[in-house]
This record gives sequence, structure tokens and C-alpha cells, in this order.
Amino acid sequence: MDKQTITIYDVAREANVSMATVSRVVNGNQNVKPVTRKKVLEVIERLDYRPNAVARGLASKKTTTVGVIIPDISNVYFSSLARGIDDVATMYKYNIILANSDGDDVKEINVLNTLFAKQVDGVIFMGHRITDRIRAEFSRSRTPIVLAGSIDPDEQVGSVNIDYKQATKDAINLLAKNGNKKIAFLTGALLDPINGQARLQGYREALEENGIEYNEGLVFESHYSFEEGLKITERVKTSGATAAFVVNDDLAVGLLDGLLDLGVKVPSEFEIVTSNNSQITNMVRPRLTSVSQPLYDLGAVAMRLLTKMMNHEEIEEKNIILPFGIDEKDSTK
Amino acid sequence: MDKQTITIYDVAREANVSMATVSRVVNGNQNVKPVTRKKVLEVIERLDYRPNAVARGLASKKTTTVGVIIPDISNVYFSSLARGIDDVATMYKYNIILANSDGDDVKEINVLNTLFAKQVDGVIFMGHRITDRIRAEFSRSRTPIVLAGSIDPDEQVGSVNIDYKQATKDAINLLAKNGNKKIAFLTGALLDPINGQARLQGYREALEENGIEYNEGLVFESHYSFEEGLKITERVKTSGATAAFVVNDDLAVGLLDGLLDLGVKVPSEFEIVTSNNSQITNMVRPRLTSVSQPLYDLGAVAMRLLTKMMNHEEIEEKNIILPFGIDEKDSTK
DNA sequence: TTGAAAGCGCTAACAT
DNA sequence: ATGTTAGCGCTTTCAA
Repeated sequence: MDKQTITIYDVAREANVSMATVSRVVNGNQNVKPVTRKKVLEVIERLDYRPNAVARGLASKKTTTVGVIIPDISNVYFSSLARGIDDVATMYKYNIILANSDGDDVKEINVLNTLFAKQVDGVIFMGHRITDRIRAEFSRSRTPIVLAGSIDPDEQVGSVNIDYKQATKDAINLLAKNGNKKIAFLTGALLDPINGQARLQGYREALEENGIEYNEGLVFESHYSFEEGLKITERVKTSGATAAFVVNDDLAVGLLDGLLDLGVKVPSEFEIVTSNNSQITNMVRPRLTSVSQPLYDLGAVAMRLLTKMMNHEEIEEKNIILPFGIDEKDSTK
Repeated sequence: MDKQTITIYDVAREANVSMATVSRVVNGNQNVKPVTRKKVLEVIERLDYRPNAVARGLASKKTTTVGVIIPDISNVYFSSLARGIDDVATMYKYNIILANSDGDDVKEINVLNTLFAKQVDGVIFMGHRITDRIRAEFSRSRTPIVLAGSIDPDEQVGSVNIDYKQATKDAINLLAKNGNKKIAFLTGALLDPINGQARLQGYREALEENGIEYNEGLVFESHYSFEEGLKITERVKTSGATAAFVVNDDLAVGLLDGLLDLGVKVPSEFEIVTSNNSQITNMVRPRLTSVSQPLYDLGAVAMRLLTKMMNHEEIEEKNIILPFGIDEKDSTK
């Protein structure tokens, strides 16, 4: 495959030492006399020897590779997480195998299995919904797994999230304080635990605390996209809502543009709070007020947690909650 | 590592056949009597045998894994390419090891070497600039390499791009036809061949063809970010330019917002054409006219080319140019 | 159609 | 401090 592979054996022969000794110097084992080490290092340099990580993986049962299953890397929300994951992975000398699942159950299972086949040392999983089938696959293997920005009520594996329920409550409170009585809730699939459970519950609780009655007609189930936001605008407006909490930035921008196109003034006539505070929220005019999630950190902390699990380190808490904020900008009064 | 690994040997024993036969059925080799195959398959099912891809990789010298070096996955331009790459990779049963380089020479070299160490079957490289050092690393190995959305004047390895020079000419022509005499050129590092050579040249040629004199004062070297766009607005306006061609969408949106904040009307008082037509160009108001690059396809085609190289298939042309367009929207008259 | 056996390149006891 | 020697789990000639 390579020009002509130089193996550890070649180095050993040239340096007049055993393979074991070469292996020791390559792996930084201290039990090597400095003179020997120097000699070996010279030969390695001279022959341009590069250790074969596959052979190493087979012999040591460690691949220094972790799998990352992600719905869609071209979505900023996930790519921000991914960047945090990769940076910490690199820091700890791991590489990541990245695989898109489109949130599809079958794809998730397939890719999880090929990752296991490739003997990854750990897996970071992002998905809207943890199905029973996936959960079953999780428990089939001993490979450590961490969810990032994804909730599993079961809490079998590690996870890193924010308190979506409280974040939603804070957002709704802001909107209620500003005098809104009819606050729409724009979400993706309500089947997803983050939406259907955490956020929707936060929405309902906040309404109640503000003396506003819950009205199903103000809950809109849509998809995470700009176009869907544009499309749903009419219905939202017709509902009589004067404000909306949106779970996704693309969707929120769609709503914003839809409203502006209709001649509705934001925020004077309609207020919007979105959820991810991605850069797009600063690029549109008016800039969108948003829950601010530490996306990069969500990924970074998830990977850090995974390294601990892979090293069998003591873990204080395997279901981590990171702080969030509310970034008030121009789409709220 | 796993619960207790079932190996090919266990299957062979249980099925009363040799390892070779099990290997054959696992790999779909036709030289197996149907009865035997059935028997083996049953045992595989019963024992829940999963082939170890690392062992396979060592024995066969194929890992069905390709490395992807990317400046920053959290940037939509690159993550779009990455998505195209992964989809085609999946289609051909490859996985991708994704590594961020920040466009940094040293990181690029490091990660390239660890990818080689991990015996990837091929590499897709994205970077603003192919340095001599990287080029040297490329030629050290026989592993096939393809550049995606990245130019190397050397053309030693495969590549997939659009005709950046012509795209720029088309954009400038549009602006010139609209009556602009002072057209700014907003770019990232001019050292990058795509900017400093292809695009700048296209800019100059188009100016000349339109009888406009080239003026260095209208060329702005900046960075690929929204904030930089905001910052540079004042200078661009002061230059007397009435239009700008921008090489990056974030930068273009920064300029747009900067102008709007200054009370400048777009497009009536100032026209903008940007370069990547990412979704953000449709989200801002006015929507940005842009060169449209088939980002996903750039990645997809690059990966397809790589599969051909990995399979030693006949390759008609290893430096591929994909078509582009000009998507006229609301930031031009 | 099937099996035997030699690696693939390295790590990790175990000895010395 | 260094060497010997089994493997790791699979593919792949080569024979039969």
C-alpha cells in the first residue's frame, strides 16, 4: 500500500534491538536506556518509520478514535457541537469518525453498528429522539456513549444538555412581562423529548405562572427550516398571537421574514424569542432575541466526559447540565 | 473490550467449517455451497458475531475509511461540502474521519500524518492555500488525495472546483452593466490562490472589458466573518464605491448590515454580489445576489472521484470543474 | 467448494 | 533495561 512499508521489525533489525524496545521508545515508555532510545530514534528517523495505527489498534484494543453520530453536519446547530467535540478530541489525541443520520432511526442503528465494528473507543450521539431500538443497541456494547444536546429520559448513558424547560420558561416570562397575552409556541416534532416534554412543559408552566390560559391553538408543530417558518407565518398571525417562542433559529428567521413581508412590525407589533442564538440571529434585522446555548461547550464537555469514561476515571455526574442565558436583542421590546 | 468478543474462529468451530469459509460468507464470496452458507449464517446470527473491522483492515490493508481535512466544520461553506462528501462516502461504504485544521499549516500536516498512520484509504483536503510543506506530505504517500473547493496550481492531486475566475467576471459584468464605475472587491487573504489569483484576475479582466480602470484602493483584504464585514463598511463607503463583489457570504452580510445601519439603501444606492449563495443570502433583507456554487456537489463529486482513485478505476479528468450560476436577487438592481 | 496456514504490524506479558 | 514470544481477528494464497 505505501511505497514499501517500513515496520517496527525493520527498525529493530537496523538498530540491533528487539521489537519490544522499539515499541517502548515509540510509546514513550521510560524503561529504555537513553543511549538505546537515541539509537532507535535515529533509525526511525533514517528509515522514516511510521507506526501503523491499525496494527496497534488490533494489538492494544484501542483505536484512539471515537464515533460521532449527528443528524446533519450542514446544520449550524450541530456543526457547532461537532467543532467543540473535535477540538477536545484532538486535545486528548483522539480522532472522530463523523456520520450523518438525518435523525433516521434505521440509519442511526446502521452507523452505530459500523462504528462498533470499527472498534471506536467511544461514541457521541446527537439525535432528536432516542428510540427503544437505539437504546437497545446502546446496551449491547460496553463502549461508552455520551449524548450531546439530546435528551434520553432513561439516562442510561452520559449526556450534556442545558435545562431546556427552564430556558423556555425564562423566554416565556420575558414575553409575558412585555404584556403579551397570546404567545405562540413554534416547534419541530412534539414527539422529540426536548420539545414535547422539556420545552412544552416549560411553556405551559410559565403561562400558568403568568396567569395566562394554555391554548392548544397557539402551539404550532413544524419543521426546522427557514422555508417552513415563512410558510407558517400566516397561520401564526391568524391565531391572534402577538409573540412567539421558537425552538429553532432557521424557523424563527422564517417567521421573522414572513412577518416583515406581511408588513408586521417587529417587535412593536410582534415579538420573537428564538432558541439557539446562532450567528444568524445577529445578521437579520431586527436581530433576534434568543436563549443562548453554549453549543461549542456542549460538544466540548460531552467529549471531555467521554474521555473520562474511556479512561475509567471517576465521574461525578454523567448527566451534565450546562448554563444558558437569554440574549435580549431587537425582536423583543 | 466488548462483552466477550465472538471471533471468526468461534463461528468456524460452531459451524464445523474453517475460518476461511466463514470469511467467505461474510465477504459475500460466491464460492460457497448454499447449504454451507446457510449453516454459517445461522451460527453468525445465533452467536451475534460482528466482524472486527480493525483486524480486517490489518489483514486486507483496506480500512474503508477516508480522511477529511477541513478548515472549520462550523462554517456553512465547509459543512455543506462535508455533507456531500459523507453522503457519497456512505453510498460507497466508507466512513470519514473528520479533522479541523483552521487552515493552519502545522495542524494540516499533523493531522494528515495521523490520518496516514490510521491507514485511511484516501484523503479529501480542503484548505485555502496548499503550501509546499503540505504538498511534500502529499507526495510522501501513495494514498489518493482530492482537493475540494480548494485550488493547487500544481495540480498534483485530484481536485473539484468551479471556475472562480469566470464566476467573478460574470459578477463584475453584472455590476458594471448596472452602471457602476467604482466596484469594490472584498476578499479574504489575497495569498490564497482562489482569491489572489483566480478571483482577483477575473475582477481585473472584467473591469478592463468594461472599460473601467483598475484601482487598488477598491480592493479590500479582510477576513471571512460577519464582524469584519461590519467593520470594513465605513472604509468601503469612503472609497466611493457604489457596488461590491464579496468573496464570502458572512463578510457580505456584514457589509450589508453595515450599510443599512448607515442608512445606505441597497440596492438603489449600493449593490452587492456575494459568492456562496448559502441560505443566509435568502434570510437577510434585501436578499443577496450571489454566485451560486454547488457546494454539496463539490463535496459529493470530490468523494466520487476519490472512490475511483481508490479503486484504481480509469479517470478521465482528475481536475474537475463544476458549473456555477449567478442568482440574481434583491441586492442588485 | 473447502481447509490449512502464513502473515498483516504491533503490544504485552513474561523472562532474563 | 531488554528480549522472546504469543497473540489481536482477520484475509489470502496455496493445496486439496
